[in-house]
Order: sequence, then C-alpha cells, then structure tokens
Amino acid sequence: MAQKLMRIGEVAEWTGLSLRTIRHYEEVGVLAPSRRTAGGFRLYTEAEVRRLALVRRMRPLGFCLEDVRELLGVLDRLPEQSGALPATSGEAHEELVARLRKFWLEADARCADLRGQLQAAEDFARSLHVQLSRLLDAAPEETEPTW
Amino acid sequence: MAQKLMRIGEVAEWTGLSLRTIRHYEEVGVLAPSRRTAGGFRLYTEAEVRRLALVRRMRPLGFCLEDVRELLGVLDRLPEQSGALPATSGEAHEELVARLRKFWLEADARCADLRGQLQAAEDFARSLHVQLSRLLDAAPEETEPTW
DNA sequence: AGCTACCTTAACGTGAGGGTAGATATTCCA
DNA sequence: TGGAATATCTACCCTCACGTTAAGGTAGCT
Repeated sequence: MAQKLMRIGEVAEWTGLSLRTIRHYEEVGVLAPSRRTAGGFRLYTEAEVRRLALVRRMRPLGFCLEDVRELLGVLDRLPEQSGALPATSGEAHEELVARLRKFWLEADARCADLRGQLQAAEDFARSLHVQLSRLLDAAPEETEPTW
Repeated sequence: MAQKLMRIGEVAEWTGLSLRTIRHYEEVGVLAPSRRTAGGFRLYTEAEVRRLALVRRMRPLGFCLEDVRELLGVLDRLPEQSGALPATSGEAHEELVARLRKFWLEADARCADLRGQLQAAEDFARSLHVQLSRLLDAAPEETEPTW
C-alpha cells in the first residue's frame, strides 16, 4: 500500500510538537519532509513522523538541535536489525561506535541531572505544602469547624 | 554580631548561580542586594543569599522569573513561625492563601511533568545503550576474545 | 464560485541568560 | 605607600528555541 502522508497539522497532533517547532526543525536542518504538495504543503512520511517523535522524546535531555541533528545522522547509519551484518566496516564503524557512546554517556549524565532536579522540585513543592498547611492551621476562624 | 556581607563572587560560589545570572535577577527585579560598597560592589546579606539559593532550587520547576518574583513576595508576607499569629488578617490572609495554593498546585503539576520527562529521558538513554551493545556484538572482530 | 479549515513565508519578539570591552574597586604585599 | 593582581562594575550585543503576528495561498466540499 502507498505510504500514508501527513500534513503538518496531523504531524503536530501526533508528536505533540507545535507547528512552529516542526517548521523550525526544518529551518535548522533537523528534519525536512521529503515531499511537498504542488501548492507547497509539507508532506511527511510515517518514518519522518517517527523521527520527529523521537526528537520529541529526546528534548527533555536538553541536547541542542545541532546535537540532535548529529545523533539522528548517527542513528541513520546504524544497521536495522541485530541479525544484519554492519553496513559499515573498519574505521567508519569505529567512529560510529565512538559517537554513539559519546551520546550515551552524555544522555546518562543528563538523566542524573534530571533526577537531581526532580528531587529539588519535589522538595520545593513539599515545602510549599507545609507553608500552606501552617497558614491554614493558624487561621481557624476562617475554616469550618471540625464537627 | 554584624551581618556577614558577601560580594557577588562569593554568592555565586555559594548558590551555584553565575555572576551573570545573579546580576540578571537584579535587572528583572527578582532580588537586589540591599547594599553596595562606596565603589559600587554589590553586598548581599545572608538572608539575601538564602533567597537566591531558594530561587536556584526553584529553577528546575521552570517557573518564569516573574512568577519567581511573585512567589518570593508571597513567601515574604508569610508568618515566620507557626506559633506566631498571622501578620495579616481577613481578606489579605485569604488572598495570600489563595496565591500560595496556586503555586503549590502548579509546582505539583510541574513535578509530575518532570517525572514524565525523566521517564522519557531514561528510556531514550536505555535505547541508546541497546543500540550500542548491538553494534559491538555485531563486530566481534574488534573486541577482545572472552577467554 | 464560495466557504472554511488548513497551510505558507517572512519578519520581529521573548526569556534567560552568555560573553566581551573598557573602566573602576579592592586587596595584597613588598 | 605604591604597585600589581584580582574582583567587580556598567553597557552592550549575542544565542537558542521557539512564539507571535501579518498577509496571503491551498485543499476539498457544496
């Protein structure tokens, strides 16, 4: 069956990215749709939509768009299935591994970072709650009696 | 004993904020040092440094600086100890509670958000690792034998 | 043909700082 | 007390990842 092509609005709904963001990704070379309608509407293949969804999942890691672009490039050169022999060999293969490992380490570090931030955020939310409780306890004349 | 006053560099070291960030917070009215030296150097009291450290802990929640400013204002009007009677009463008190609750709800929502992002990030890091392993397995000629 | 929903490019705005220059302050130490 | 070394000042422009607005074109239906 022929590929299902999506226009930008549908892609936005699917991925949770804004129209502006999707266009921006094209502007800076992260991902351009392979086709357009005669009138100029962007048409995305399912594979392209999946790539955008991947970018969406990457965002919390805080990689800049240039890094995202590079990582997509690396991922592209990866063999599809573990069964297949590597599409690359020798030096190219080595470099691929190196780049991938770099991203992995970086991603791991940023996960740790996120965990720390989450901690801080939860602490903060908790302390807000405590303040709020104190405030409510201190003004019983405004609250309903407990009976 | 007289207050210990810190200059911006020391404050930066204490809080983990950059000099530029601390100055920026002053520019947009989040927190200005109460004093300067005759020559114009910023001097922060310990209380001010604590406020900056609080802002630092709030950052992961992604509140904009205007919100931070407002929240600091609310926190300022809070009674210090649960023992003390509320410094405010009636309407003002009600409004304080309302604003504080708003921030609490918002903070909680953003924590949930952060948890989601962390999930996505960890998934992504894991998948990078998987790809990496596959890549290494597929090229045993480059790895050391297992014996 | 007209309507509506969706899409286009282009240009400017924003938030939260980063970086630099060039001038001034403060401190340390001989 | 006089430099030298270090810290800080203001003012300005830069960046990144989009948001916003304006003005207009397209797809598809009736």
